Amino acid sequence: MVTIFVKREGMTKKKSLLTEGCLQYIVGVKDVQDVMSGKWKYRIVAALYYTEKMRFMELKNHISGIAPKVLSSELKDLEMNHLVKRTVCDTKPITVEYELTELGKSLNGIIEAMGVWGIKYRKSVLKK
Amino acid sequence: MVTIFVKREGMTKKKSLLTEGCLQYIVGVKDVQDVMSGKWKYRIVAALYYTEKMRFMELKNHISGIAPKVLSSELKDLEMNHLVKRTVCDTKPITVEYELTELGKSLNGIIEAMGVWGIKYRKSVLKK
DNA sequence: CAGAATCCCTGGGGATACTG
DNA sequence: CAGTATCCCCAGGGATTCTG
Repeated sequence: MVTIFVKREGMTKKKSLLTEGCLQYIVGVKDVQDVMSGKWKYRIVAALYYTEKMRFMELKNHISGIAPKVLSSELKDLEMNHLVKRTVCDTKPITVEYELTELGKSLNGIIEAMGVWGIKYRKSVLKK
Repeated sequence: MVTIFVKREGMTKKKSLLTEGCLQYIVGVKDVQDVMSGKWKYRIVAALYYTEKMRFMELKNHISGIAPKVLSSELKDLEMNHLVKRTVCDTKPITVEYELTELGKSLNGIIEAMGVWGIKYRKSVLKK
């Protein structure tokens, strides 16, 4: 933890700061929170991670409870941030496939960390 | 069967936890999302992780932008789920110290994973 | 099938002021 | 200092219907 001085409202004040490393992490964490915002994105990414590739309806059926509007919107976000790739197949009635990009797949580390912690958390809370 | 506390539908509810077979992992992710819900909890936990112990105002000044009401509420959630320990010190004007429990500290793995990914993500997106 | 269009609603937060 | 108490607002989602 460090202290720096900031000028604000005409006077110089002390301000404590967390260390560089910590700050970087916090920015990174914030990015993840932004990119994975909302209620469904982790489940979408996890579903795609385990199935490689899915169509809109498959995805919708896989993620119980999600409304089409919401799924569509979440997928757009993910696509916009290069985590998901969308492919339109030129079939009779059109078909669209969604899959993770390499970047999207790399989220696995986070998801795994969360999964592992969650399991330990349950056990820990169980003891009380 | 255990219970944790989740904010959902506007009120804090008990949530039952059951041990399951293979989807534990996804369930774990959901638990983390529940327990770390909202806009500020990761930053609070990160701040406490790097400073060991802080008083309410210190914490508030460290986390720029957070309103006291919100900080208070977030801390209550964290305390309720055994991630943060609150200690009232019997000083002249009372003083309260917040620190992570062992369980809270164990979140470090997740935070680090997110931090690392976030940093890589920036670099990756920057190239495009 | 893959979404877009609508309508609606609530609850998470922000800002500010107050209290023991 | 360490929080409550109020008031307010809007964007994230839900449910449903429509379209190319």
